[in-house]
Amino acid sequence: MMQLSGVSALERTSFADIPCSLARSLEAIGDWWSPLILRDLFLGVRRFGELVEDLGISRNLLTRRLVALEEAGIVRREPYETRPPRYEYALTEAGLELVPILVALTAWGDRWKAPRKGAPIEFVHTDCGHRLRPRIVCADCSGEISHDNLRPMPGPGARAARGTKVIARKLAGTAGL
Amino acid sequence: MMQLSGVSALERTSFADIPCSLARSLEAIGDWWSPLILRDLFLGVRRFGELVEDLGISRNLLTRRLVALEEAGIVRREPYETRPPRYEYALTEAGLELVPILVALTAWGDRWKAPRKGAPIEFVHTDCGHRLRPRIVCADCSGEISHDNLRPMPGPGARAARGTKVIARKLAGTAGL
DNA sequence: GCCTATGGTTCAATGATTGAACTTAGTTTA
DNA sequence: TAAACTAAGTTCAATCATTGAACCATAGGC
Repeated sequence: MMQLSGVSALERTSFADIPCSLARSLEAIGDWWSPLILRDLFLGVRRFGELVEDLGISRNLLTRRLVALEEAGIVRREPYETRPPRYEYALTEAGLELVPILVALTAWGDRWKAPRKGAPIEFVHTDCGHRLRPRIVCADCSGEISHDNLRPMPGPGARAARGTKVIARKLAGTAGL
Repeated sequence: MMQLSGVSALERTSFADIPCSLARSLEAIGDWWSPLILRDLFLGVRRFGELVEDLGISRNLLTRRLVALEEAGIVRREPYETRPPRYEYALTEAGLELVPILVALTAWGDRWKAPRKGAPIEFVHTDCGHRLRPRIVCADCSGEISHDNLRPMPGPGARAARGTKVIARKLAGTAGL
């Protein structure tokens, strides 16, 4: 049985020590290829060779990304055939919860980076049958969220470290707004 | 007056030729640092030196990212002082529309990559006063969007190219679902 | 004149990405 | 039973990007 070698998925500067959940999310999927890999897994492209063919990603890099995504709990490796032992990749629950975010980013691209010919892929919301136009709203009041109805505040885990040093100062100044 | 040099913000493999709006979004902000730069700009960290201090990013790399983000129409460079000519950076409308998406990604990190101590930064939805829990919903029916009520379909710009070669085949097979 | 502040640029060293060739294991075809 | 085929990786050299430190330029204050 073939084993993934112990490549340690080294990244450039790590964001792991930045006390910010965005930094931690990016630590997991913030690299150049991971979001497209997740898109493909969601769209049904699940085998190593299919991912290489679809994305044109280098095989060794795909191996490293898949290992990293698996270690991050976003992707699961499962056998689809035992006699010639073969594996394919699937999204875990954490990975599936990234799908709406990727879809929202796709909609942003439709709006601001659209090609002349129109969107290449569209989504239908099967609950209502409409072509999907995602909105990001508040779970409490259902109002749309935008840059100007959002106030950042230091949370329980706040501290002044790399990635929040200057922010901590700024938030301290506006916390009582 | 000091000018930004014409660095051409070369990236690794470009996603520009992939017919997918997600790929085009990632072409603009899919690198390692851009999302954190956008977060800082949103949170009020707007000067070159502040960004360097807050993020610990290399100065030359920050220059390149800011140039690329400006060229992508996500960031605007504006003078805040003329006599010693000094500039700061602000989000454009396109950049501001990324904020809810970054917030959603932050919430994902809170849920799946939370530190022991709790979230370092929280957001309050000022329209209702609650601590923000973002939801991604359908604009038509207001129902929540998830991986299992979404059906991908070939759009008007669909074609089989790098990044959609295999997907195009798969979608052709399920288009009539 | 010299020091400081701010916003960059330059450059050498290091680390990541690319692309092609190779390996492994089992299965089918001749 | 050997040769060819398939799928999933591994290995490696060349290239490209990132890092970190030192430098430069402009202007103001002392």
